[in-house]
Amino acid sequence: MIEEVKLDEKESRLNNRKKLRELSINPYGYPLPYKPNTSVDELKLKFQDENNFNKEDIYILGGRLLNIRHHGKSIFADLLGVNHKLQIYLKKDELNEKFDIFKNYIDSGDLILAKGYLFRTKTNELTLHILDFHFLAKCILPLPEKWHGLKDTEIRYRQRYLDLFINHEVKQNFIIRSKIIKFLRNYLESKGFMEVETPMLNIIPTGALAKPFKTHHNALDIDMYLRIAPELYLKRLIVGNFDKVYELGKVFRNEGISTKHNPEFTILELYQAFADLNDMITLTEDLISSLVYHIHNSFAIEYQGKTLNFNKPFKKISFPTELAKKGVDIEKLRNDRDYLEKISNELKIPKENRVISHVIDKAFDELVKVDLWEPTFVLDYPVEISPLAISKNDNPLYAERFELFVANFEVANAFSELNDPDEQAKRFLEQQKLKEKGESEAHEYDNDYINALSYGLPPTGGLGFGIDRLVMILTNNVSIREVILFPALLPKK
RNA sequence: GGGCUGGUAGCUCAAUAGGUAGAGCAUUGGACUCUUAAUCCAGGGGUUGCAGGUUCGAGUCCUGUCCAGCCCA
Repeated sequence: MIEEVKLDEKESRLNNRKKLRELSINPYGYPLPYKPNTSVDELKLKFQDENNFNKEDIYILGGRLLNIRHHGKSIFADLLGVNHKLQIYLKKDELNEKFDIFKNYIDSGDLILAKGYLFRTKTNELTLHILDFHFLAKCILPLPEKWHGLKDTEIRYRQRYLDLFINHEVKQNFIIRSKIIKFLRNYLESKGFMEVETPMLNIIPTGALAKPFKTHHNALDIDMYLRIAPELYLKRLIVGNFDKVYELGKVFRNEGISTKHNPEFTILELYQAFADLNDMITLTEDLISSLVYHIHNSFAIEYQGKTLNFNKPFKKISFPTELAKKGVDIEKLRNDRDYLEKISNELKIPKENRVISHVIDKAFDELVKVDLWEPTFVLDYPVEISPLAISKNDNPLYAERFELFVANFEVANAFSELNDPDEQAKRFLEQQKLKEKGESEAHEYDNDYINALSYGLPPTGGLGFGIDRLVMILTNNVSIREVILFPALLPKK
């Protein structure tokens, strides 16, 4: 009497792989007996309304098998493409031994090359009638549940590859992300901007108010920093006589991880010589609204159950005016220490952070930002938090700067770039003073940048976008982790 | 950094008041040549995140710890 061997799922899959090898079939594909001449998605699109098929038209396509349905002497299964799946159909009386190989040794998740002709089943499902197939790769690990999918967020992020092919809708976020990035590049190229790459490894981290990641160059034996922004390098290029440049890439900020912050994220920065803040407003409105239309075929979209309208022009408000409406007087914060303490108490700002720049920033976030739903330009930023922007002609305490807010997110930041080297040097020194007073996110002094400005930077408009947040808004996601393929997580022990 | 919630079979989830840890899907064996969450029959599968503690007895209570999610700083 033969004792029945009970195999668990992984053992069974490994056993099937072993059996294939015993039959001299390579479970991993090489060499390919024939190449694909189409794809699941191509066939699905091409034949979505077609009902007449020619058996002479032979299609060869690769894909992952899911949901295999055995019916004795016939088998149905789904072949997974990028956006679609295609049903395949096998009959024993046509495939003979190959049918048995499929029946006995194929597991869900396996990758195969399928060859056959198209027909429609009586339930009208477009189906590939299989004449031959070839193994491409064996899936030796069990798959998540076919109906409920993979819900565990930890596994979804750590093993994104599983998330992508099990939870079909997840892929859409990343397809849209790619479309957005492609659109931005096309848009800027069409306006005469040139894409450049500047260093990610910096001697001094500059261009933003943020904490950097520190690293070390061994051969030079110096500390270096991952960039927190490409800004100062891009403006050096304008000094170098380029007139329209942009960079699209990662920046790194050593801050908390949350649904809205990933330590590395994607930024778009552009600089246009002989332009100013108003040109950046016009560009931003046009760029964002055409992007929204490109993705959604409408200027109005839904985000978290509420409407966002991207019709030009966007709403414009003034930073000090809005804060004044909420009872915070920036002038008084600058000149009256008791008042600053009072506001700090109201905002629960810790003692060590009670610096003018921090209090202004915090007050805006707490009191104004929370109400900014529709696309809104906030103008007239205080100089204390705008060390790289030119001052307004009529009031040097405020900068020619805007931030664009959408759905309570800051999505863009722009200024008329400060191009007076003496004034820039003074601003850097003021930032050092703030740092001494306890502002941990003050701008570093960059001597070489002052040197560059000393050769003459023409009046320049600069603009930066947070790409991840833009993608979140356009894909209706509240967590940045849903739009970053491999978000930062702590290592699993 | 703080608070709250969670972690149980490959996956999705149960488990009354502290009393033998269950189901569906997946998987294994069998039947089935138009199914699509296929169906029908029969099985196997667990160190309940980890380390301690209380108890005759812990998935459940306590302490610590790790990871995740949400909120706050």
